[in-house]
Amino acid sequence: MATIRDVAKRAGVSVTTVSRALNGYSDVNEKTRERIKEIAKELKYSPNLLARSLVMKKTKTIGLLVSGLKIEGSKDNFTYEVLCGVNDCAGQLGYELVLISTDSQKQQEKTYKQLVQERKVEGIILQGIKTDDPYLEEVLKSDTPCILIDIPMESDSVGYVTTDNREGAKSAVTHLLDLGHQHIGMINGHSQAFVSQERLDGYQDALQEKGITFEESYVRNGAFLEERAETEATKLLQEHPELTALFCASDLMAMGAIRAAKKLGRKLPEELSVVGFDNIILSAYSTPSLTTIAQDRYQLGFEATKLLTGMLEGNMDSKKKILNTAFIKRESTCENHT
Amino acid sequence: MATIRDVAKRAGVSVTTVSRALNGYSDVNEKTRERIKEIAKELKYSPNLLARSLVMKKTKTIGLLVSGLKIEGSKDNFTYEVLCGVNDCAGQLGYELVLISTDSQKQQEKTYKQLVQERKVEGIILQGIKTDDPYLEEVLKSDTPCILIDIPMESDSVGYVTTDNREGAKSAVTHLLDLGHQHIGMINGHSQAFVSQERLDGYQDALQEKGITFEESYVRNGAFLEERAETEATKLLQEHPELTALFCASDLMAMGAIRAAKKLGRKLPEELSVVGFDNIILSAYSTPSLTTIAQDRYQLGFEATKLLTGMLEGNMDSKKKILNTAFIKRESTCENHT
DNA sequence: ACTCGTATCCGAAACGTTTTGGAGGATAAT
DNA sequence: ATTATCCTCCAAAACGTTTCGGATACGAGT
Repeated sequence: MATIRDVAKRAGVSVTTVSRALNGYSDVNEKTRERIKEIAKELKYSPNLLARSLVMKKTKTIGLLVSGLKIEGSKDNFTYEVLCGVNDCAGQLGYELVLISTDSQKQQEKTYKQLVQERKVEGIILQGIKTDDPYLEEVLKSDTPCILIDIPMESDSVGYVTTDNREGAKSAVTHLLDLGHQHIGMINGHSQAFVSQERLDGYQDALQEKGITFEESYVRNGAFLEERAETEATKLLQEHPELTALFCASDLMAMGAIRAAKKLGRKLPEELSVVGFDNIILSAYSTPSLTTIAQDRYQLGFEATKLLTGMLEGNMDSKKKILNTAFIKRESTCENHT
Repeated sequence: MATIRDVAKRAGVSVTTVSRALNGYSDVNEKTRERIKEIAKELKYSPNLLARSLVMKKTKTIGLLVSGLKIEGSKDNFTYEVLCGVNDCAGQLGYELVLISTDSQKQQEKTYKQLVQERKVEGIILQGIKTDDPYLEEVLKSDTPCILIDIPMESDSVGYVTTDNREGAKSAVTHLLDLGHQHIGMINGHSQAFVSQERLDGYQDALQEKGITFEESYVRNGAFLEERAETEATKLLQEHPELTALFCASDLMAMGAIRAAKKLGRKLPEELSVVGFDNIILSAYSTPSLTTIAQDRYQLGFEATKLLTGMLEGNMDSKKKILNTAFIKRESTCENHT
């Protein structure tokens, strides 16, 4: 591995000149710059990024910290698609990406601050972290730039990117109302996610707009889990036979709800309309296919990275970004026939 | 950020002593070691890994190089699950993980060697690379340790981990034969993947064992793509009405094949049995659910990392690992009724 | 008294860069 | 002739570690 010294020696100049030549400084003769470039290529020289980072105190590296990078994530692919977006954007902008995953286990051992400092990331993107996570307040105090995904919190050094969950949920429920459904249940996610509250708000917005009173007992906590949603939906449908439609805060929970309905002998969608949220792959393949609110997870990651690098490079036009949802009509919803 | 010098000054010793104390060398008095540790904690000292790596020439970092980290990967989740396995194993062993993604675009600009050297990874895992990829021969020549996923090639510094595709395919086809199917078509993957050849071999093994002659025209190239598989399956089924079963080299292609069959008016599984390969999430949710050969992608990543770190630390008991498949019976196959 | 071993510590070099603050010479301006 | 201004270049310091080769002191063995 050729070092800068080798190039300098071969070119008969100092290391300073090589450094400045290769980095495009103007105080080096074009003639010698060309010669140095030539020799560098010849020697297959490529600068040692460790040494560079050490002296420059810049690593050109961002971290993606994900809480719970588990195999179960395969079902909704949230993390994977965010990762793709982050990776693409980081690649385009010349940043390296290191993946950091934590769980409550590891959080005992290392504080957020230590993690960030050790890994030598300039900035970090947080994905999958819950609102009661101890890291969260550390993040807000810390002064290393950070972008939160789906957690609308800000400070001097932290911003966020999220989807317009409220509007999305509202359009889902409005769709059901437009189909003539009067009694609409909701399977929500757990309360350790901001999006749960937002989607509940959207649900209520839609009801209110049509002058329908909100029924507390119509909404249950499915914890974003398929099985949990199934049992909750079963109970909900049994306790409230008047329900003709369900809005689920995630497609995965919608899957669970649909299974519950099927087991209860309901015909879908004629006897129960279901709309989900997320537009995961599964929702297009299941039977019936799922009407849902699409959110662009790839874009979420991409924008997060754009925001983060923006902060790192000082162009802080904005520290937050809210993406729109898209309504997707499929087979799981139809007019109310009761 | 406290440096080792700060600790040394505070403790009234040299940096050497601090370094050796913290790193557990024996030539430092236990009393002073304790004192130093105390002070280090007090100052929240944590060593600068850049500096350490620079002098030690060890980064404790491995790279996961994936070719085509694209959103389409959501459908089979192969990369995501491998990633989970790699991440978990790397985390357990104290290695950092950097994600590197390439495409033919980027490969023009940087050679494999440059990539590895610049990113300062000690070893690398390759996922999703095709057999005609120019990087492949570079890998084999290079002397940085590397583990290939699903490419059975070896050299001094490279090993691989894969699944027993041949045996898996054989058991899939044997299952169909046992159900009384005599004419079994195959939708294979493209030839730029080793697994395609292996799965074809397994298909032939099964036929041979039952004394059925192999019919060249029964196997088509679906290129691991759902749509492509659909068109190929359509043609295949039309040209060979005698076929009562299909073996597909991936679940995704099986989805395409099933759609093709449905469009041709075939009842599934009564009029066509289909078995896939992979056991992706979708296969359990589709209608009919898919009989398939499961391969453990998480384990693939985990074992790859174990092998790689083994090589890095000199315990080279083995440089390759072959995982077993598991047969999973679902709804898409049944007895031949013709 | 001399040597030897052992326990404990330290100075300085090394890793490969970037950057600071000039030096030297040539040319232009006064 | 002197000064100022460019244009090129460079030596040395700095980044924060680890490690090599001693150095010092003390007690034991002879």
